[in-house]
Amino acid sequence: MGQPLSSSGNDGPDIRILDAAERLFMEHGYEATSTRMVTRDAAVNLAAVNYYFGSKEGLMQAVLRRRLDWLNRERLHLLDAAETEARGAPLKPSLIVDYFFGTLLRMGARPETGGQTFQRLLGRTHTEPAAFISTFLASEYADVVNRYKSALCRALPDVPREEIVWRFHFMLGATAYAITGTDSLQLITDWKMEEDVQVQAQKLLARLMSFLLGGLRAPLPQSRSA
Amino acid sequence: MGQPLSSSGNDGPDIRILDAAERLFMEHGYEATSTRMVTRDAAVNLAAVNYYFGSKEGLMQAVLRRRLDWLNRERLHLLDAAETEARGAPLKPSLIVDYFFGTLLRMGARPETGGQTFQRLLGRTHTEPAAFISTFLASEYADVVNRYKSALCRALPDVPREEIVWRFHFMLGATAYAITGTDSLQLITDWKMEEDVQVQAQKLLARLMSFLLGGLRAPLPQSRSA
DNA sequence: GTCTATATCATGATAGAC
DNA sequence: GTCTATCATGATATAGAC
Repeated sequence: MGQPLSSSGNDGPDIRILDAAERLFMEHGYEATSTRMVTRDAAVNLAAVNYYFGSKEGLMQAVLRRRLDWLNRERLHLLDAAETEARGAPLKPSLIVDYFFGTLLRMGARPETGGQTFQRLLGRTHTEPAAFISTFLASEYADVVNRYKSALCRALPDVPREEIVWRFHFMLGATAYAITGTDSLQLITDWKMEEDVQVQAQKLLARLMSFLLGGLRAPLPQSRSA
Repeated sequence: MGQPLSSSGNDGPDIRILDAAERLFMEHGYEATSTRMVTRDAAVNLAAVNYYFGSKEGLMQAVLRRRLDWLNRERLHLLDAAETEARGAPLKPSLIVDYFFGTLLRMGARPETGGQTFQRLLGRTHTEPAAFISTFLASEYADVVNRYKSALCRALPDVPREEIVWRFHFMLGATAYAITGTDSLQLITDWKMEEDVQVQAQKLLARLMSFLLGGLRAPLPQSRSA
């Protein structure tokens, strides 16, 4: 059952609910968003969320799944193709990082994949405390994360696997902050308003890639015990 | 009105409320934590939160302020002392990064400053959607962030200020993920249980510092337009 | 200062008409 | 499939006794 990706004008009630929920969960978080807000914004009846998605939790999972299935399939395709072409030779770290994190950032410039709304939602969702969200994300990411960890280990044979795992974690955090737009510390004050979204996204991608690769390839910390 | 930092055994009701709220906000987030849960865990009456802190929002602000005031004062003291000793010469980037992010990580090993509980709460709080939290954080961080941005600009004169600001943002994200312990993707599966908290914190600090400095000093992205 | 009791409201979910 | 009406619950906050 392929989930539709577009939301082009006049869609069915379920799609309108997904679109409204995506936006509201992004803006207010899962807990602070009520099903009443969702049904009101989607212009459907109050009972529609439970009819189509069973519960508020089911709605949240459907919102995430619609985009994550596509994103992680894309990530796997890119890695598969590159590894096939390399015939067993390790890939360049910059390529691996671009496939995983660049694919996510490029989603933001494409409205048919959720655009910035889903980007920001995802950045926030990784730190949502609700247990069912962690469980759901873990299952959605299990395959792709294992594949990418292995690819990075082959690409950087001098870096211990434990270090790779941590640096992957750090890269994820930096990326989450980069796309969430949650700048509660008002660090980013000099937005250029004249630039369009495409240009901003491209510059952000270049900036983030430099940072991530710098961190990934940094000298190993001198360990006092191990 | 100096806020007490310790919670050593038999404290007043307000301190017990702060301790319980810190733990519950960390575990469930702001929205999913009710004042009933707080008062029950603190073993005080249901009306006590409103009596001592005015509202649930007031409680959240008090929880954050108790630790952030101390943390940011410490950060400013360290930077002041180093800049005074340097007599106008730029500081080493590693020193600046350690003062800002290392001070936070070292809090985790000290129970009297909230220990890991506050660390994780703070990592999550940066992405809380509630507007009053963003506003509060912005005011708490305004001074210290400006001072550290300027110090980094002097330390890295070849890096444009705009780039410094973004990389500061990325470092914050990586650090937030490092301390939140929210590993919804189950990347970090190989926790060494035999090691104590002190050793783990020290290793994490060394790992994070390598990553942050690598990202901070990475080659600049080639910009196509600017 | 501290507590009990309660006011007021919004929530998630469902039953059952059409 | 879609809607109205409503239930049961739990939320924040406060009034007023002690």
